[in-house]
Amino acid sequence: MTDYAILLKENGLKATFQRMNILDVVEKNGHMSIEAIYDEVTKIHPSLSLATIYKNIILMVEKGVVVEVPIAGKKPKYELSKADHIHLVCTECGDVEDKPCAEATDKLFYELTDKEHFTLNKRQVNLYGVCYACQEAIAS
Amino acid sequence: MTDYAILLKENGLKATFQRMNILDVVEKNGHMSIEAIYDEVTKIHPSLSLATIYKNIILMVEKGVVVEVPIAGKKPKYELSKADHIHLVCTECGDVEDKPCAEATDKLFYELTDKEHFTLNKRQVNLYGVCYACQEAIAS
DNA sequence: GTATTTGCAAATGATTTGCAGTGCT
DNA sequence: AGCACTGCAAATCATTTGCAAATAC
Repeated sequence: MTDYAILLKENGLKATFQRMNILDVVEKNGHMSIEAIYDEVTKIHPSLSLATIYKNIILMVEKGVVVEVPIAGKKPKYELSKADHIHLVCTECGDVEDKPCAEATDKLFYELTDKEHFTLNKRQVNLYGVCYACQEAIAS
Repeated sequence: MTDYAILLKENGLKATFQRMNILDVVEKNGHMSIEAIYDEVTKIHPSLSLATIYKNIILMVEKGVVVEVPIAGKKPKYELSKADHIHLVCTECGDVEDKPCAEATDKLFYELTDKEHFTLNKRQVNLYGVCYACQEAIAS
């Protein structure tokens, strides 16, 4: 298990029980909405308030510990910061899966932004479609 | 000027004054939030209500006339449907610029989704950074 | 003429805020 | 000890809804 206390302190945040629980469920579940985080976290710590989730997600996004994944037509989800990757978003079940970025894609993006005099900070690639499980379910 | 009446009817929607005005300002301004559309549209048609904008944007997104562009940390913007392209999002001024998709990128995406047994429907590539104008402004 | 759409105002839902008490360091 | 953080409840803001009047076809 990642040491969330260190991760938080490195980013100038106090290592509270609440924050570590939030990070823990987000890491375990991958991509979660605020509501989903709340539902999970309150299983372990029932008195943790929704306001605390909001405050901390906002703070941890600012500090770069957590990343927002905006999704067309839905509420945003959140994930732990990690190496750049692509999101496969299933439009049927709403699930999000990570795929590593192809190296060639990286190169293209850097060339593009260079040509445009645009300083690239962050990229966010979402591919929307139907996942294998949902294709099976539909076919039957 | 595009004939919005035809575009609407082709998609099974009545060509109301309100809808044509919404499409007109969205086309002219590129990428707009609901509020921005409202502000622009009411300059010409002051009694057009915010509820009508919401209802119509939702409807036109469903029908594929308009596309939602979700943006990290902000409200979504909307644009007219057109060929796939990349969004350069300026984190300073919030402006969004379109760039054509590199052909090589297309290929990569199709290969990737093929390999993953994932039926690709739509893609959405946002690159976040600082636009040329804002870089100049910061430097000075 | 009929079904859809509009605009208003009210209802809902999500997010934010203020503050007194609590906990990290 | 001191400042940051939490939880609650209230406040705010965004979005949706219901309905009578207006409009497209």
